[in-house]
Amino acid sequence: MHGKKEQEYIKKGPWKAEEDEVLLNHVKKYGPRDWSSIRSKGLLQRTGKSCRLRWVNKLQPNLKNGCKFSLEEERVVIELQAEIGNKWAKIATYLPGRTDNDVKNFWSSRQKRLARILQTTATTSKSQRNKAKVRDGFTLEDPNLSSPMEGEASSIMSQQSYSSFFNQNSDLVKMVPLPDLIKPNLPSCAINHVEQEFITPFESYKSTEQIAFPQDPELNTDVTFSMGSQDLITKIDEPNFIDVFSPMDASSEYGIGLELPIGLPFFEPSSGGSRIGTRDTVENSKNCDSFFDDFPVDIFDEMEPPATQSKL
DNA sequence: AATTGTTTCAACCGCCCCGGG
DNA sequence: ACCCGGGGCGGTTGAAACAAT
Repeated sequence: MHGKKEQEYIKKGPWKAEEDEVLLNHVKKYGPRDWSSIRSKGLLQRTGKSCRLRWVNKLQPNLKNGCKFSLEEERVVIELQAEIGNKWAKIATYLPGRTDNDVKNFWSSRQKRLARILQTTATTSKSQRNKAKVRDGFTLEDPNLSSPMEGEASSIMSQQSYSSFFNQNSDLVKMVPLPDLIKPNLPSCAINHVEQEFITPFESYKSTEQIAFPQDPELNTDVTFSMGSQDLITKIDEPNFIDVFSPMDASSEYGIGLELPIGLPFFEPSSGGSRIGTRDTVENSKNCDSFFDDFPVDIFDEMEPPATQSKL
């Protein structure tokens, strides 16, 4: 490749270590800006956009690369997503070391996982709908419920039910006060987690404290997190999740482990503007059963099947 | 061990906004 | 007022890694 063609050539795909080095040198000299000059100077055959993306997502210091989202990070994402939608860059500002891409990827993989499990469970419940009362996507009489996988699926499905509602029926959800989903008698192991410090754009705080984010003009609301509670959806991912919330767990009302994850957002219709929070600040909560009783069971039939990748 | 299915995540694409000319 | 390029952002893709059979 020579002359003009060489100038026009734009390299794509994975970055090589040498390219990273060039990019880092540029940032050292000029700071994280003037991305397009990297190409115009002939330093790299990458677009300015590509250079910026590489820096932001992989090369800038203090990134938590290759590190799974902590429970608290997951909670922040879930609650903020419910509040402000898919504003990944905005949400990422609340998560030190995470980029918008990280948040986006976390969310989409979580959505896919939940959708898949929901579909599986919903299919099962549909076939048995007439046999027994459908509760939370499965039949109470279903002998399979005692199996770990069914218990897991059921728990996750509950989370998905709410997520889907937010995504697909956001207008409806805003009008309907959601029940508080938090079981008051969670096993201590689910509550006492490793204390982790976060640095928000505004302040640092301890995860076990009640966090009051300052008024955000864009959100037009106080964003309050109760970090003392736990987002159990993340527990589901843990190998010992079923052990923690086993069918024999006395705290389990239906013998399937925890019915619903906690930390899901709720909206108080009379609070003057939306506000997210947890059981800590809510009275008169409904349990998950009454919530699902409020909706036709067919609601899950409308769920889109999970995006399956067919690549062969 | 081989195959198939699933998940993760880096990177691209297109759209939009903004500022300079 | 308009155009253009740079940069920011959300959505999407697809290769690689991982898990299940």
